[in-house]
Amino acid sequence: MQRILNTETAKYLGKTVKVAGWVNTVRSHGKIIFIDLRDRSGLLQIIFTPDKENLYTLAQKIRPEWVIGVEGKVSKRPRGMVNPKIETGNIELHPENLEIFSQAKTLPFSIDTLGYEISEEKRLKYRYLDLRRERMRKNLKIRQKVLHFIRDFLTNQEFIEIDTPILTKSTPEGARDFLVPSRLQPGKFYALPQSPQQYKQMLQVAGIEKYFQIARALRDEDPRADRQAEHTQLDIEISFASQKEILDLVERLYVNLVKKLFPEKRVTKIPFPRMTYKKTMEKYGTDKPDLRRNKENLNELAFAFITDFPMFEWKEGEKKWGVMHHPFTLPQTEDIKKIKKEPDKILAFQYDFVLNGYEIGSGSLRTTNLEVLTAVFEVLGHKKQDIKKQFRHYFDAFRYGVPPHGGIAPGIDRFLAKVLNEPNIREVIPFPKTGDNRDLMMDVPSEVTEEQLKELHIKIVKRKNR
RNA sequence: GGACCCGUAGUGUAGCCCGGUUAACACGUCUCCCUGUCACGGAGAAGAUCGUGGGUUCAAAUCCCAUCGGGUCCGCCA
Repeated sequence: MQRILNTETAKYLGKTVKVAGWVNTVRSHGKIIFIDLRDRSGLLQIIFTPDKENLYTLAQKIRPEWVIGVEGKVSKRPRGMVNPKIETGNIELHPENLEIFSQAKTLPFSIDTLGYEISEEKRLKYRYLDLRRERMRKNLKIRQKVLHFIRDFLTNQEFIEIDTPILTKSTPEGARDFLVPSRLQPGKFYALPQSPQQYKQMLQVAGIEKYFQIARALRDEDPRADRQAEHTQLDIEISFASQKEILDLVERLYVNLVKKLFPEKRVTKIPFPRMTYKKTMEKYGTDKPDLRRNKENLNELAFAFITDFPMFEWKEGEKKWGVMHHPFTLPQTEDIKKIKKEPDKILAFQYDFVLNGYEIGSGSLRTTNLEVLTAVFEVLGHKKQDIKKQFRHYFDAFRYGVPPHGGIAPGIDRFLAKVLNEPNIREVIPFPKTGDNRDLMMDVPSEVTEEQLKELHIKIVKRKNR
């Protein structure tokens, strides 16, 4: 007999069906045992009575979280015994056959609560149990719905989803790279992508015109409540698009997304406010203002776009110029002398996407003029010949006909955390890492064997006098 | 790299300031009773060298130092 879901049993009243799942609770009254069976659809009450002696004896052994399968007859509950709290509350299953697939040790923590009270160390170590709790299952479901909506929305507008490499090139500027040693090329390294930025620009040269990807971005920096070593972003790049077209697209996407998947939410202002960086800083003292009218209201979403960021910022610690966004951002001037002489005065076609006081994405139009790109890198302190070597693909590709283009990359995890009112992004990521980038469940990072190191031409040198 | 907060039965907390009986409570677990519960109920039991190491003291969960683990923030995050 084919197994059906708990919530489907209502359709089989009076018939014999087979269900399976985890034991949510056992309520034994001596001569009558109630078991709530949990599967991905919900709960179903199963009743064991002594008139079926073998089944009853077996059922007495059952404990919470055991995995069982039950064949039995679906019947209406007696009058007054209906439980309105569960979907299958007016029916119950009278078993004819019971199969125990596996027993379960007592769980290290309760899973019938929201889970915030359990230490995260425990939750992350036993993430596969933590994910059994209803809140986490709901978060994972909604995450998938959001991703599905985005894919649907963009595909319908002729965007092409393209998966770019995970093994790629280390680049200067920006965050620390995760490096992967090459076995076949001794002494050389791959880097995990901080974003698909360079590939998606190559795709513009390739004539894809409308690209997107639900991409993982990896950065070897210290995590925060809203930052992980790896996070998921909606990476978008469009040819021939103006800044306005890109922001309009993102606005349409999020307005529709919220309407469809979060109907209880109210967006403070549509169209989303668009303000320059300068004005925003003057008015709010931050580049990610919280524009909610009532900050107590958990259902208010205040989106905004902040535009016209400065191209460069002076890094006092390193005594050099850095870029606010990334070096491929288009400056608002093509005057190369000015870029080099007065970098502090140059604005960029760069924009941030802000929600309730959090940056949930940023993007820019990109430089296609190679002289401008070279000048930007020179301001950042790179030598001309190094630039051409490091970014040869840009200098090669852009000579074969490059369209003007730009894009944006809204963060999926931050958006979900905000819209689900979660205190940190780990609550919406299936398998997040700790504050020092470890995975407690898998025990990652971990040591590798001498053989592996040898094959990779790597030698571990112990640091002295720490 | 820096600052701050936390660490006590399986889980969550109290006790810590102001050192002194058998380290308390809730949930969970186990045993027994219970045929309509659904957070079932009732009776009972087991379970903690108070993160670890050292110090002060007649005496340390409690005070001091170090260390380990978790979190938040600053730096960092093109």
